[in-house]
Amino acid sequence: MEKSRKITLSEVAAQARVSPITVSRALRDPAKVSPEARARIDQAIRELGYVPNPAARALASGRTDVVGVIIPSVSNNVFADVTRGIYDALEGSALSVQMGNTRYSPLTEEELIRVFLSQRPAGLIVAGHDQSPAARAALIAAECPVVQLMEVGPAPIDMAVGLSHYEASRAGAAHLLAQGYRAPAFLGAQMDPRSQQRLQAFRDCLAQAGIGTDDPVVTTPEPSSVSLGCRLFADLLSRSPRTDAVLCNNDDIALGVLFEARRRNIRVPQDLGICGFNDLEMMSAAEPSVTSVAVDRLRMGRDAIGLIRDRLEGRGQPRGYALDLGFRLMTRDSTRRGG
Amino acid sequence: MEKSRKITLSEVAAQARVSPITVSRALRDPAKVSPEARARIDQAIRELGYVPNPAARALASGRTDVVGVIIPSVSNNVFADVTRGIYDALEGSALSVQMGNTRYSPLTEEELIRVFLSQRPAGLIVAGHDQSPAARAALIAAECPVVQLMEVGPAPIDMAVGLSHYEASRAGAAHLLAQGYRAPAFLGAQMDPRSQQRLQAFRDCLAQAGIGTDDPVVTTPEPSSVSLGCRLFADLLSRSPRTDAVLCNNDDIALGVLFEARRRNIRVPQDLGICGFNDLEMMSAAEPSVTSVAVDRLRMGRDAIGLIRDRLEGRGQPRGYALDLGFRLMTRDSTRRGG
DNA sequence: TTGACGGATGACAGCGCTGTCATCAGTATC
DNA sequence: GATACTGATGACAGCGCTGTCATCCGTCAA
Repeated sequence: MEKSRKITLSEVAAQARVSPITVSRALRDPAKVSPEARARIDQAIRELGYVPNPAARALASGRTDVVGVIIPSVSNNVFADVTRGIYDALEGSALSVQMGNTRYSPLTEEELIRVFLSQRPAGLIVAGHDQSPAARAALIAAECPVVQLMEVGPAPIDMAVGLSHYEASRAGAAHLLAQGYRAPAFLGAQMDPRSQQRLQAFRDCLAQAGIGTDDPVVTTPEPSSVSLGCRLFADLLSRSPRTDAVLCNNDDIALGVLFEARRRNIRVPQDLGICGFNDLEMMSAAEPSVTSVAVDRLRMGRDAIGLIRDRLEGRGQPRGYALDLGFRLMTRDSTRRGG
Repeated sequence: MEKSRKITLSEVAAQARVSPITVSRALRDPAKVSPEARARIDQAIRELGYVPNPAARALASGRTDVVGVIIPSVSNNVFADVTRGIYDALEGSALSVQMGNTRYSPLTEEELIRVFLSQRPAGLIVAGHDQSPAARAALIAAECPVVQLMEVGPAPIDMAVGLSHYEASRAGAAHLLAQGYRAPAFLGAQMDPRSQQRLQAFRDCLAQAGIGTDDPVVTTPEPSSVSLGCRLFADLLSRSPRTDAVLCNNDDIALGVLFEARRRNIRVPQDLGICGFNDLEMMSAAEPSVTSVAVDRLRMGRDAIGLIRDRLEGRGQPRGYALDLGFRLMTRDSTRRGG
């Protein structure tokens, strides 16, 4: 087995009869190199199979082409879609991504931000607005573009892409009331800050409608799942048997409720209205189809990268820019109770 | 805003009153440094907030602590779980992961393998056994551990973790026949090599059982989704109205079939048996619960990293090692037709 | 014709760390 | 008491690339 030796920039330069620095420029800013030299260099690169060494580049230039992405959990459905958006938008650029998992721990998040920043990333994407003070300070001092993802808040550290979870949830709750449901409950798993806002909106909406508040809310620290939705709904029924609708903190739970209702011969939407959150693809395919608050997760990831790329290319948004992607209430059969 | 200057190894060394090289050793191999020196170094690191520069380390040592993971799609449910397993297993190690997305293109895969290998990764994980000859050659020549993930095949390039998709699918098909279904069909989306094997097992199983082969198979190049499951099932019924069971290439499709059957008042399991593949969490929560071939995706990811770490620590498996994780047929209500 | 200017290219040093070899004290062996 | 060996530490060079400054040539206005 012929051990293929590492090809360096200098070897490409020798073959193309130019100096190494010219090859370097041809790679990073082709406009600065004459077309003839460029052609010879390109050919040499192809012939030798040259691949640049990112470590050397990072060391010499003091920056990397890595975008750090710090999210609570890679496996969560919602983040999976956001991640896909990020990868989509990175396609064809020289940037790559490095994922960090906070596992919902502020300390881990702080440490990750510190480590990522120490590598002088091209940009940083963090989930939410609820960083610890130390983390926040580090992000403010960061020299790279920073995007806070998932929600828009009053004071972005740098830029933000997301939506108002309060408003989105409120729309769901209002819809249930508008459909004539009079005893709606809230079901949620692991309550991150965005979930808290959604719960708050639910409570406010009920209070405003003057609906007696025995606070029909069931949550748990467990991570979300469809089975959990079944269990939470069972819990809810034993506590508040008169419940006639549920606002679910996410679609997994909503689907669990749908299945559990069927098991118990509770008719949806007549006896029970179900509204989910996120609008996963399966909600429209379900029988009955399930109302959900649609959030464009793919676009959220894409736009985050877009903002970073724009900034890197000099034509970016100013500090404090917040991009509100909004939401859409997808009204479906699970809350269609007729007049 | 005080611009926090970059702390280097030398500054830590100065503060700890040792030479830089000793600090370097203390970080990489603490046993080689006296306890006193180590203590001073640790304190200096903490006081200064030193974070090593991975680019400099990579450049100097000629290797990185990055495990390359090359999979067809990050967003696919199955890979999302595998990915989580990978991140889980990486926790607490110095390794990090770099994802590459082939988007099911062999050329992209080849290029990714080339680029990843040129960075001298700590290890490489690739999905499947169907690399192009050039990609295969590159992997054979690789100096790092290589794990082929998802399936076990006859001749691993280096190591492999997965299962026999043929056997797994065959178990599902056999189960349908054993339950007395006599006109089973196969439903699949985007057919990757593993899906092809599953389809082959289905066909072989039917042929062996002497079931007349009007080849009730519906597939499509579209990526999988629940709605797609609905559509494929509708297609199937118009082509082969006598179908009494479906073996689905994955659980999304199975769920779509379940919903579509309900819409059409087809009774499950009496008039239609449904068997999925992967055993996503929701299958057990569905009503009726859905039979599926369970694959331990989390463990697959974890074990892949485990193999790489073992190898890096010198106590690894030899070339050619294949770890068969097997599968479990989860028999549930969707195929429980009674006697 | 002269000087100024811009485009293309190159020389040099150094980014922060580690591999290799050298050094040196302290202990074990004969 | 000389030799070999071990463990802890250090000096030095260099990994492959880029930032900075310098150089060279041709073009253009005066």
